[in-house]
Amino acid sequence: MELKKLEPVGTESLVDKVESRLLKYFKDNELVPGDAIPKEIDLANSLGVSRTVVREALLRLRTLGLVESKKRRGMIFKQPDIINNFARVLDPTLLGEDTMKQLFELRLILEMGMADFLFENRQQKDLEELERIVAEEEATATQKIRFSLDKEIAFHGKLYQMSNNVTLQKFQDLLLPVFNYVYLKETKTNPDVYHYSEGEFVSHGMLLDVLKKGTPESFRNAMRRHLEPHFDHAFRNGSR
Amino acid sequence: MELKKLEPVGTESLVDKVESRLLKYFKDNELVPGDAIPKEIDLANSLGVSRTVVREALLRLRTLGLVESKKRRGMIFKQPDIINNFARVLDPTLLGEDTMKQLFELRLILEMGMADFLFENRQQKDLEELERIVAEEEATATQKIRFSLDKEIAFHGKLYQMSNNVTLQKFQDLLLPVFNYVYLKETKTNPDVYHYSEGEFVSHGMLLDVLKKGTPESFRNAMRRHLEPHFDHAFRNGSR
DNA sequence: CTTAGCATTATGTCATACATATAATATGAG
DNA sequence: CTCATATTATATGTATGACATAATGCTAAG
Repeated sequence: MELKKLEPVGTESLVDKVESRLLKYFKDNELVPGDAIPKEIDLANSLGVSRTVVREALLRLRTLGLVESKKRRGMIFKQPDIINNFARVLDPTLLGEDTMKQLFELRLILEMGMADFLFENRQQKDLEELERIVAEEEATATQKIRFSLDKEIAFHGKLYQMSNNVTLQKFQDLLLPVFNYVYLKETKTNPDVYHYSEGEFVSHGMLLDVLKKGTPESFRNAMRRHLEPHFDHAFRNGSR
Repeated sequence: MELKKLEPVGTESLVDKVESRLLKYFKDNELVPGDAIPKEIDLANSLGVSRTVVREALLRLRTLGLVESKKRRGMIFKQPDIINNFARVLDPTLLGEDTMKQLFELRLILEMGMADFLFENRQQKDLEELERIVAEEEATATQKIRFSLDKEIAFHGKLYQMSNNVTLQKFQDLLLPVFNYVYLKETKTNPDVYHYSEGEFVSHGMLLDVLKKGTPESFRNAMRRHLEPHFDHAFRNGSR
């Protein structure tokens, strides 16, 4: 006799099931942001579980940013804000060293890769703002050898903004603490000023110049040199 | 008489507060993955709230991947898996068009930006595997003008893998559905074969060749041409 | 020493009651 | 009649207590 294959026993909890059902409900009904969701009691009744379970499932979805709850008004469907989920866990004191390192590498990748979008979207006022940032930086640069971290952030942050990609931009905002952390660690373990290969140093001012008059290709090359110390650091510590 | 500034009323819910307290607890005690967390009842007692509230707070942290719960064993601290949080919400049917578009742009940025890491980490066996993928692709390419989607995924996926950045790699895995979705939409709204500028078409085989013998710089240029249709599409539809 | 069974325990689920905030409606002043 | 204010209804937020369930560790039988 033919035995049926033993189906894996459903090990998922009630809350798990309810969560999937809710997600399916959202998709099937093609909810748009702002649409109301049945109230907890009704859901509990139709699903045949306690309100507790429904609540926990909804709470998960809320944590993921898929629903929003207001007293008396009930719950409404929301477009999940991908990025927001990271915010709470993206804490250098919570993340492992390796994850931090990889996120830092990700930043290098992003800045190298966004050249084309910068050239596509650059506006006169953006370039002017970069100009201001560079000017301020150079005015205060005499006392310190290493550029100050906040000017560094201002310049690169502006670049992300110019990419015109809100998701990317939020992502970068979120990653800032990681950068700071790795950056500080980097300067601490390696306190001596980095020595660029002769004649290869690229400042923010020079980057801006390329952004004005150059091409995506030349900008990438300039950016690569600008980021050289960080790349070297990433490579030196081995890529796992 | 000097009036004290009106302190902003704490609008956060009990669960919010408990969540922050727990996070603070984790950081202060420098928990490492695997460390046990006090049980719900104890937490409820020490914090002076009901078990319900503690549970909801813990549930949020669990949703974020910061803690894991096992029956009888209690809760343990976990290294948050950044990426995993995305998985549930990163569904083309749930995300808005604009977010999708931005994620697709993000892919272009990533592939343009990771050249240096590819050259730093490339291994003979990786190159051989790429070789195999390209060979298979060319063997089946005669019947179709457009390359098949799965070979496309295989090749580019392998590149991500070669970056040796697990976070990046998981990220790409997660974004795959988005790519598929946008890709299909792209070919549907614009069914005619894309016309590369004369003599500029770069195939996977050519990319591989550059990866073997070229430099990060030349690879970026080759990749830029390879991705040209996608870039054009991104630019054509305006960057918001 | 191994194994089967049992007791223990922390999370998972349920039921119920009450608190709280707010949308909707009713009320009153002008 | 219009606008501001008070009332009420309602859905979420919190509390409490009970029981279910599964995994752990102990115990006793083999």
